[in-house]
Amino acid sequence: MAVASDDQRSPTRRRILDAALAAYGTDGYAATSLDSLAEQLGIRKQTILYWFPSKRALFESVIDEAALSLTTEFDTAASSDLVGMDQVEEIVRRVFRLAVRRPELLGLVREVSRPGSLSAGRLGERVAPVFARAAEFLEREMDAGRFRRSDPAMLLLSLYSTVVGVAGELEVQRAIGLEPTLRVAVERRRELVRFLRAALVNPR
Amino acid sequence: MAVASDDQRSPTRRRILDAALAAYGTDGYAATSLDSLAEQLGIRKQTILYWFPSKRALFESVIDEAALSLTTEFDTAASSDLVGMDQVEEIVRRVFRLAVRRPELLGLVREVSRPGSLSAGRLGERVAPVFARAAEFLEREMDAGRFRRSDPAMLLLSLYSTVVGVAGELEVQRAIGLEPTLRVAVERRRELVRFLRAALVNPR
DNA sequence: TCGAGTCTCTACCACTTGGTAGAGACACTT
DNA sequence: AAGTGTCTCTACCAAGTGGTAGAGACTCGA
Repeated sequence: MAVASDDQRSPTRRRILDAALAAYGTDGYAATSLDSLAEQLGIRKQTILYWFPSKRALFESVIDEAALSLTTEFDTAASSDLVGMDQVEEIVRRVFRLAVRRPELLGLVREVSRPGSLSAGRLGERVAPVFARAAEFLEREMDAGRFRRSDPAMLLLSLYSTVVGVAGELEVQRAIGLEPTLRVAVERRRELVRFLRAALVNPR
Repeated sequence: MAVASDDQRSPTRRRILDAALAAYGTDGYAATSLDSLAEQLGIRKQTILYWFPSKRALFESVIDEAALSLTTEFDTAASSDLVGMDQVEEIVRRVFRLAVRRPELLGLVREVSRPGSLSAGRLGERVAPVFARAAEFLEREMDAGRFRRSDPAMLLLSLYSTVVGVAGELEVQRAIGLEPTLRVAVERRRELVRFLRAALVNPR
């Protein structure tokens, strides 16, 4: 078996992972050098290479870490007994909270889900079960007559794109003329939920 | 005055711009070196630096070029006299065509609209007028009672995210379990339009 | 034929990159 | 006191980075 709790292996290791997640999530993998990472942490690059055999290996560890964060975040949301738009709202709330509190995490998702990315698919593989459960949820809601019937996978893709985009596309928001203030963010979330309700809910 | 038609300055210059757009759009700015770009074109790096004073300047020229492509693409779509969902469908069709025929272009948009990107905002500034006209369109439709009333800017953000995401998020599609075939792409577009209709159109 | 641009080349540079080799410091057992 | 891992360090390297200097080849009008 592997190491029981990855976290407790070393505080230095943890700090490296956190800093790398932040850097890869905001500047991207290629633009982040091991030297800059080390300097920012007040350690030597060779210390990083002691804990991770290569830059690439560090990247993959970061991805695995992020995948764990994301899956636990949304698994606990899904394990609540909410149904219909209440469940959707709960998810939206969590994505927005993530966008505010851990923007690097959504940044990493963006970096990794770019076609042609190194380690493309690694995050996807790990997150796929969450998507599968989400699709099942949509299908259940359709069977119950609460949601309009359509292809669950494609509907999920639309929902994912809309929610993640509205939560995270800061530059686009600026180009459209929306200020990036907290107040506007709340408005944005409310508007988004209304949008989703119209798109999803079966008219009586 | 500046040069009348940028295109005709030199075939070499054009080739460099095209190759750079493709490379920056798929691999990203940082991951693309002038040397690799030159090798791929069968020329020397110094030839690139003759036409563009620096790598950064080349990037900005590429952005301006892309902005021109995008604005003309959507301005001609908007200048048609279509209204309501017909207009929306026309736009969706164009985005999907772009995703198939010039994926690097959407890739560049993605690269540039990432928070913390170099030259962040440059593309945004150039595309902002298109967004403004789109928001006006939405407002007109609301006034005419065809579209559900809501904040046009926020609605536009939702629409942008949904359309661009569904058209371009290949890795996410894979994680969800959608094959990236042409047939499925057509299905995806049809499903997307249904989704948007439900979200937008005012119930009678 | 003679410049004068235009265009691409060779040669080179200082700097940064990811990665290797190996020593020293430290805690903990024996 | 001696050894044994664990952890971080200094020193170094080959390859690649963006960029400069300047020469040579080409076309074209005078």
